[in-house]
Amino acid sequence: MPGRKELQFIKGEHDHQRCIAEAMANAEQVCLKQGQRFTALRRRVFELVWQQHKPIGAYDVLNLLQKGGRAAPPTVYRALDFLLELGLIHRIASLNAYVGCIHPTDKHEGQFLICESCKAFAELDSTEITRAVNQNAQKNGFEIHQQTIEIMGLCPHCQGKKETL
Amino acid sequence: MPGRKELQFIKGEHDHQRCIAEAMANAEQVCLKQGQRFTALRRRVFELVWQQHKPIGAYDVLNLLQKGGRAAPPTVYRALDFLLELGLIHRIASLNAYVGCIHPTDKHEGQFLICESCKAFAELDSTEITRAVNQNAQKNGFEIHQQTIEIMGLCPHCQGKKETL
DNA sequence: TTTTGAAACGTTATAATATAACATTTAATG
DNA sequence: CATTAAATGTTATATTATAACGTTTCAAAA
Repeated sequence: MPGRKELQFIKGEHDHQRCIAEAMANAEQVCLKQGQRFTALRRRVFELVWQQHKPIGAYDVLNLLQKGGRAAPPTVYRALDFLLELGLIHRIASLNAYVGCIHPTDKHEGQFLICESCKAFAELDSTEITRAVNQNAQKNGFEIHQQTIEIMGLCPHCQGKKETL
Repeated sequence: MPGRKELQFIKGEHDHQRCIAEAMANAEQVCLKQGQRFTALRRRVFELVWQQHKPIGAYDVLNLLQKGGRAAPPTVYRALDFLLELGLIHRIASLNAYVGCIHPTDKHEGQFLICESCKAFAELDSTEITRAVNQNAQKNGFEIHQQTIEIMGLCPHCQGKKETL
């Protein structure tokens, strides 16, 4: 997503169709590079996850998917697992939900700011946070394999709203 | 837990009974201070969560609880919610599990290193991590309410084991 | 081009985690 | 002791996720 790596909370104004199209094209490249098949189903699930720029639950994806025909949970979970594996989406453990990855060039794990009110999220890739975490792990002789960093609160927009109420 | 605030991965050798007893006494004080009742059930659940020094699932707590008589899920979840509310235990979102809090003096949210092999965990309270997170939130105009920081990997002990295999 | 084998997907059932709703008991307070 | 709010019991069910096995698809080898 060129021009979006810096940030952050997606504004309402952005060109959503183009945004998804770019993500899709990018995903295509990633799959190609990894020798993985970007099937119609995976494509569709990826699209549904990106659709809202919000964390979406597996069963919500399933419901959307079912509008185009029959589908059962394993279908969705398999597609989600595939996309997770390739780093094309992330799982938000504290919400049991999934989000599209904003910089899926190399496999990585996100750091997230998530708005409790509007559910908008920002995917960080903060060297400061990473360094601080690594430092502490090292101090404890701990070998990091995987990290879950999910910060909940209010995005700038919803802070404003709150004051209005 | 005096002498334990610094760290970290609990060694096998430590005096477990005393450790639990201290946690219990501490919890008692916290409840007293908050004007909350530390009932037999809450006490028992707290004890069960502390028992292993490992993240334990709600249904595992339930099973243990049932050895002393009937119990149903809401019983356990209510006790867990109470203990969470008072900051006496933490929930590990990425494991759907619960751990005893090591410094429950003031309400706070933990930062965890969790061993994928032996499930031992260390609860950090790193100013560096906190600062880095706050910094990034501020940069994005984000107001933090709650944070989930769970680092999975291998503890020192299990790294050793791995090399032996 | 056909064969074939692995990957992807479909389908059914069920496991694991969590909560809603309402009845009953307990225990602090007046 | 009576009252009442908090805690707990109980039943049912919602939500999230996976196991197991059968069928289809599709690319590469023959």
